[in-house]
Amino acid sequence: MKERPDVKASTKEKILDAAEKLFGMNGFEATSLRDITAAAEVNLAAVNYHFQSKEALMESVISRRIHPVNRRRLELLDSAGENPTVEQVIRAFLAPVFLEANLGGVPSLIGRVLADPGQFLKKLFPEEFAPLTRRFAEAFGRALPELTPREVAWRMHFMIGSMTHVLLWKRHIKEMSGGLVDASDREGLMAEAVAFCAAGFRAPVVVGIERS
Amino acid sequence: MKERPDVKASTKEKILDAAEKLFGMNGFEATSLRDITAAAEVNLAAVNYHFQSKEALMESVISRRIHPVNRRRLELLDSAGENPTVEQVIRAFLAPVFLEANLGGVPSLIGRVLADPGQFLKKLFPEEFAPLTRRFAEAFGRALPELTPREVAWRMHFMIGSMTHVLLWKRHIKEMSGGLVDASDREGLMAEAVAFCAAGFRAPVVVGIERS
DNA sequence: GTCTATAGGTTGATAGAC
DNA sequence: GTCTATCAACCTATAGAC
Repeated sequence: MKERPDVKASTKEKILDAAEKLFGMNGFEATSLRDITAAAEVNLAAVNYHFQSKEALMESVISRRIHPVNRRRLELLDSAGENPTVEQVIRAFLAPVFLEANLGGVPSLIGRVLADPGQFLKKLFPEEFAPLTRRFAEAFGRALPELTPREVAWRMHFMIGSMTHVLLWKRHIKEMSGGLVDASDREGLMAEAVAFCAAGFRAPVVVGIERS
Repeated sequence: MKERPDVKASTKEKILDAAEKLFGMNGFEATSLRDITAAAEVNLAAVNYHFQSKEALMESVISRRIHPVNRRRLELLDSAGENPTVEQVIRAFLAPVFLEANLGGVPSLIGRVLADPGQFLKKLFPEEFAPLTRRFAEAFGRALPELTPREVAWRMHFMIGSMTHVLLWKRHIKEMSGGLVDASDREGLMAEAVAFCAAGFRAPVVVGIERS
């Protein structure tokens, strides 16, 4: 059932895999090193041998996965040509997390990290997300010249929020909606998310305060 | 600086206020009862006298705030008449969290709770959110008859995600966007969120898998 | 109702044998 | 590199004096 690419994974990899799964499921604070080493079937002290601390382990877990995702996003953005449509930009951003298969337990972990503006993102944001955000903001601005940079920024936040929420609730959405919505239907989810966000980005410029 | 409505708050209220602030800032697991009692300037044992446990305290903190918010949402929805527009339904859902002033440290707490499908929501969802969701889904379906219930459910998820993300990142959005975006401009945020979500809800029905 | 004192358990991290 | 054994610090929760 579980994807286990190597028959014999190294201790370090076993720890990373177990930590990824448990951090994603229960969060950082609620997961003890003993939980991790038990799941990885390695010794407790191995964590402090291969990594320095629990925090350093968390950083390793994240950066192992975040970087390929963001690189893939830029790849897809580049492959859409010089003047991509809004849909193409959104697809480039969402596809690596919604469609790509080899992500393991990362989706819920990414969602959890993005949902928790704690210490980790303070470190991770400048080096990993800031350049990505700039690049995509530029692409959105080019596709929708009538939007101000401020509005592009707002709408990117809304798009990221939509994505994050789905990642976090993936396993619960189906029962919550009474079977109506199934997040494991990746293509369906992707199509719905792109439709919603593209229409949102194309919404008329907000000029003042609306009143109901 | 801080809003302190009562000159002399009861010990129980002081605990609730401090817990609300700290749980919202740092999360449940990362906040100890000692942190809370220190901030509230009460004795450690008072927590276990007024509440039974840390978890029961968390539940009290949440239910004290969630219920008025959801009741206000339904009030606003009712006051929009029998056939509200999409914008009016969205406003009814978002205004209590984005616009209303007397929420204290709750926004980040609500965001955190919604972002963490943990034990609390398993208990809170059936009695507090399920009826609300049904009511709003019905209103959206009435305003947009061409959407299937499945699509209404998806788009509500995207809307809730947009809202949650803003709540969680409220304090960080400004510096992250280089001063471009200011979440403390409530009316501006509200207008942008309503515009984005309304357009998203009005997006054409997704019939199949789009291809770039 | 509020305090002190402490029980009873878990945590992250490390020392040192192999 | 991997193990056992353990430390010091922290936690929640409670008992019992006032």
